[in-house]
Amino acid sequence: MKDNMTGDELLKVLEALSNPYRLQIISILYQERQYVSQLARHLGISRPLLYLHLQKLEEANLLIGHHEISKNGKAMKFFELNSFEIKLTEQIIAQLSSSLTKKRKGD
Amino acid sequence: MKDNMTGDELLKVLEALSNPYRLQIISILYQERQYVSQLARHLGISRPLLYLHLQKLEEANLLIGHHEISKNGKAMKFFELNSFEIKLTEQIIAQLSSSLTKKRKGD
DNA sequence: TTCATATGTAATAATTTTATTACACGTGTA
DNA sequence: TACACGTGTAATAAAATTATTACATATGAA
Repeated sequence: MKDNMTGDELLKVLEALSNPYRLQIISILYQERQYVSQLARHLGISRPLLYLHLQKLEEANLLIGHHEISKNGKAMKFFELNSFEIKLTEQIIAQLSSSLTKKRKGD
Repeated sequence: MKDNMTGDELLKVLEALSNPYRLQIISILYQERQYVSQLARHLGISRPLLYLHLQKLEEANLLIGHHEISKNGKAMKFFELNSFEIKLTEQIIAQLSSSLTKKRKGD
């Protein structure tokens, strides 16, 4: 993960990570890439809900999905993790928060 | 910040940090401690709303508040930052997610 | 006494996030 | 053809988070 992030990007990542299912998704995909239905069964949630969570993680650039055609001709959507390393300290947050554009009175 | 966190504790911190006002609060308190009304003016938000945000940050152990009596006799509640350093990688999340107790079907 | 400035919280409203239900479509196999 | 198993999404409901309004209390200074 890039080291010079904006405040908005950091916030997006933090939002993406602030949900137990999404942490679990990362944990599962850390072990092996999976396709959507498989992952939904694994987590015990519906596909529509899983899509929502995957979308947030993907938008934060924490994972990436792509289609593949299986041997038996089925279209499968696989997701896999992007590698990342983010350090959170009060100082880093103080620096990045100057580039936050969201939800401020004056905007 | 302690280095051996549980999944639930990590999640609490991530939830606390996933809001632009709360990142701003950290940024302001990184520069100097402030009392509640002062901080509210600084952010341009109401005290009740600020209390809500402060509470989430305090529950995640990112800051701490205490009362002081000013020279002119007013009771002031000051908040100051706790120092923290949290590293987020896919591996760390994978490890901690096993100790997540929230929102899982079987609970 | 009245004003300005603190703290604190209860009740409610608005908004966003999370979750469910019900579809549509496609392919290989029995 | 019917079934099992994939993808994808629209519409809606439920729940949680965020925000506002309206109070109550206290102190010092004008």
